[in-house]
Amino acid sequence: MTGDRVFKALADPTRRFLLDLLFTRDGRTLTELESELEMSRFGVMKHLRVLEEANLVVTRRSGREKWHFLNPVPIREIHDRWIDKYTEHHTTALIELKAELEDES
Amino acid sequence: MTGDRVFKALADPTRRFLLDLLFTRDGRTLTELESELEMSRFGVMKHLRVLEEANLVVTRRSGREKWHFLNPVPIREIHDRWIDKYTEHHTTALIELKAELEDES
DNA sequence: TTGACATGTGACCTTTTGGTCACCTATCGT
DNA sequence: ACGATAGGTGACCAAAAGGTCACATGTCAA
Repeated sequence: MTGDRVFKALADPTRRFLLDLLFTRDGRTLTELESELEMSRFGVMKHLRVLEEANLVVTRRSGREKWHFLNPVPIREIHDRWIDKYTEHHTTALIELKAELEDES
Repeated sequence: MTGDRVFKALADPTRRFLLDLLFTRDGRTLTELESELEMSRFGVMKHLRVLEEANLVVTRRSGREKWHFLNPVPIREIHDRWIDKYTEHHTTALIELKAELEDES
């Protein structure tokens, strides 16, 4: 269920950028997403397909257009796999500490 | 800083299994981790190196042994990249949307 | 109904990645 | 000091992934 595919999908920077685009504004067509990238339409389509098979993106067809939406559920499942709820607070504290240190430098 | 490497590191099932091992019991040497896998020592070492460069695993040397520890911070950062804490409840709405779309087709 | 538009498929090539091996260095116990 | 143990490097090969193209289907709008 939560298999390989999610992690493979996240492994590519172009696909992560596509997720970023949908995160800032959700619900976009292929051609619109393509216009934000240097890549050919076919490359973008291939990436979107990988994201969809990983269930990181869900789609809806409307006429000749296909709309893409970000689905954050698999991301949440990754989090839950290696972050114990008892130590979660500690992890958050570590991130905040890191942010502080980076601000100082 | 939190670049490519974390996602590339997570893309391989063997490396995820190594993280799982460290999640159940943290702090292990290469030889101990190797004994849990079918792979040769060199393969495991290569994977551990990738995890270490991704900062998902931190290490400490003690004599001729090298101890490996799980670092959950990068995982937490992945979560925070695409899951907005203020709109986290929208996740449920998306799941419902997906169900609707599947009913339509 | 005709042409422009939005998306889809399969073949193809190049680059990256996973895995093993021969060989090497350093440390422990006796 | 010595063998045994723990870890490390570079080369090498097979498999997988990224990207583009020729070609194809379905949909809108005048």
